[in-house]
Amino acid sequence: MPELPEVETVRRGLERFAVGRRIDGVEVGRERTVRRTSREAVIHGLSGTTILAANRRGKYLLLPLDSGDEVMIHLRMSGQVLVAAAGAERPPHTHVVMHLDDGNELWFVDPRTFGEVVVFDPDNVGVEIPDLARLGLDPIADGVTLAQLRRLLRARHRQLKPMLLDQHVIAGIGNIYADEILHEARLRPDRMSDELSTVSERRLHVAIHRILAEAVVAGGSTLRDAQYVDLFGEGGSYQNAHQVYGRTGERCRTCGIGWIRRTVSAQRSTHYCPHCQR
DNA sequence: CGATCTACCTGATGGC
DNA sequence: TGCCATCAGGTAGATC
Repeated sequence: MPELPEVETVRRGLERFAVGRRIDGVEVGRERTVRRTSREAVIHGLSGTTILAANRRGKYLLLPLDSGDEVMIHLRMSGQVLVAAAGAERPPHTHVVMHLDDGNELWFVDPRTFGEVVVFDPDNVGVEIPDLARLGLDPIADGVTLAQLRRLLRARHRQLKPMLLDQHVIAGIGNIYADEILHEARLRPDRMSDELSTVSERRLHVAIHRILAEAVVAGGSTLRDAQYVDLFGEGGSYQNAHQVYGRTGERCRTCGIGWIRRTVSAQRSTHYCPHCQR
């Protein structure tokens, strides 16, 4: 579920409510959540440490600790990070609990258990979390210049939609924002990356930054199932600004002429307006 | 190299 | 109401 804007919203919450806090105790319920290492490694790696910062690269949350290690949290499809007073009733599927020194708890909740929590040595990231080491540029955290985007587009012969979803090219874009970005850029999802005009390349560049920035301001997108919420259980509002995602069969809000079509690309539902996206 | 398919899980939703 | 099939924001790995 969560893509760059949602993870960024969680990051900002952690910056306010977790940075500077010492972790006095840790509980790990379901072992699958810590499968990259082990229950013991996560408990031992976190206990007694202080959280120094809250960073994000793509969809990865990265919390440096005063031990020199970092915590990596990936929400995947259904993960949530919540803050609550110690002793508050925990929702089902609360797999990791960190007891903070201010009387609050951080919960990692994840019904589908695709998400994960791991403590790792950042000097050894290439071995411990290879995908993180190979991540592409993050449009918000790193910035992506037009020249960089051009190089990425022209270096391969690939449909735009799967390319935007590829975290090794650009990090943080998922299925919702890929569709919204391509709509904003007025480009069909199946256009080839190395066959765009310079004007189209520029439109895509502007769209990537504009859509992600606006979604961050809105606190991300919370769909009907309310699976994405911030640290306090509050949803975002960017779903109200969606132009194509989830609007199959509706009249295009941009051109007022086309009808939003749904296709499948890279096994993911893809929404676009055949009239204004070319 | 790139596209496609499968798998990992649980819960919500819609059809009958 | 109940049951079953289908679908979901992510990603890795196998296969063609």
